[in-house]
Amino acid sequence: MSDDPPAPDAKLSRATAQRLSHYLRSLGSSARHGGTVSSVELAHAVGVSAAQVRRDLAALGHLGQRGVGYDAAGLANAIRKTLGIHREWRACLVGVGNLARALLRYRGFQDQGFQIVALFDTDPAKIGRLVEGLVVEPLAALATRVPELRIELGVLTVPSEPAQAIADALTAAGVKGLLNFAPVLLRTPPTVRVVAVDLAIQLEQLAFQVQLAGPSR
Amino acid sequence: MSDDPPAPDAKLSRATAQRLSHYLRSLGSSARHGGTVSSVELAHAVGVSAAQVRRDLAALGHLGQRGVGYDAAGLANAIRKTLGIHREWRACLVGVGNLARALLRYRGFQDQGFQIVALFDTDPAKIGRLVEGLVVEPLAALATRVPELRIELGVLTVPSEPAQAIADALTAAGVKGLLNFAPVLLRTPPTVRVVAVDLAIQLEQLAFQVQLAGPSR
DNA sequence: CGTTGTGAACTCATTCACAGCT
DNA sequence: AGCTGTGAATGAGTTCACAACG
Repeated sequence: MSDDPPAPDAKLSRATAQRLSHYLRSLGSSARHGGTVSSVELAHAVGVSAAQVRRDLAALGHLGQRGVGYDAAGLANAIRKTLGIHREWRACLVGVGNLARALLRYRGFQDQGFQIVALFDTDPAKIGRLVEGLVVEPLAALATRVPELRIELGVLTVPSEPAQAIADALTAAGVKGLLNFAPVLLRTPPTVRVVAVDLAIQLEQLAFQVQLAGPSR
Repeated sequence: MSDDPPAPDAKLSRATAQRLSHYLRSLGSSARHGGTVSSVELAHAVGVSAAQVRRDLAALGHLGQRGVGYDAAGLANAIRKTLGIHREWRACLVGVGNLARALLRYRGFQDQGFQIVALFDTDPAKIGRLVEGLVVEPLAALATRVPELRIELGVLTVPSEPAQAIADALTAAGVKGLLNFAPVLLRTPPTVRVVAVDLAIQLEQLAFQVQLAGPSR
């Protein structure tokens, strides 16, 4: 059910896009002996089959050279372009707790072109404070600051209860996407995309898998 | 590729298991008017189709009553049991940074039966410190403490570089599952399951989706 | 040679639609 | 009447296997 009639020519499934991110990561880290990678190498690095890699990469156009492999730099660029991270994305963070602080310190964001340019919180004790070089602003400032700073993405590191209301405020202020850490399903208009990260659910999945694997083998 | 010959009778796919987690969450929060839920209600709460809900729940046995719906309490129990979270899971946390602190405060863990019973770090400045009621221990203590405290799960909130070595140490110490926040693919024996949460990748996926949705609609 | 790109087969997942129970 | 459970249909995603190419 939900929404997505997967956009005009969106040839990439959700899963494929995720794998592209992984390929990209792996290209960056083992940044290349001869400037070229094979599908087998990438497959091994990311933990999928080589056929899968070739199928995924073929979807981006013909970047491989038969008998040789893929040019690492060219491939990285192509992936970044299709994922839409060849440019900068400006984001704000709502809810300045430990998780927010962890995200601010996390270099993975900066590296991939994500700039966190504003912090918001309701707690009067936090407003005005400097956190990782940014001043914490009141939630009410959202409406004017989001357009002012040309913020496109919002990261919600808030409790469940206020999450929907904050999502609504961000939507009204004009953000186009939300990264939600609160364990609730956010309702947004289809123009505002949501990606959810539910930490408790990940732990539950781990328990599930351990339970399965444990008894048997 | 990878491993899983999906365990003897594992009728649940990864995706189904995830949805079960969501149903469970939704059962808890909107904790019930008449003690009964319909597939339509659950579907709406979680954001999937009603048929999907029925298919998922039918896999757990016949807990629904035709013409009536599912008994909320019974359903929650059944889900907890199949997910393996009807009991307590003891976990340790390696790498005591902001993310670790955020996880420790996160009530979602305690609530679902996950007990974090030990903290480890390499930083001498942190060792011995008290964080959220737990003493930070040196990494070397892992080998003895994990069996001693009957720890089954390890949560890795460490940088990429030491992640694999720490995973190895946890494996050697006897943990059965790892929740990995470092953006690297961990190699473990098939007896040690891994669930990975890569925050940068989630942001990338958001950018991708926004990029798709933006131009068109 | 080695390695990509891809039709075809196949497996897994979701939706449809309705019979069957309460 | 209402709502579940499920066979059958459809769709998505993945692997196979090999032709095409440097």
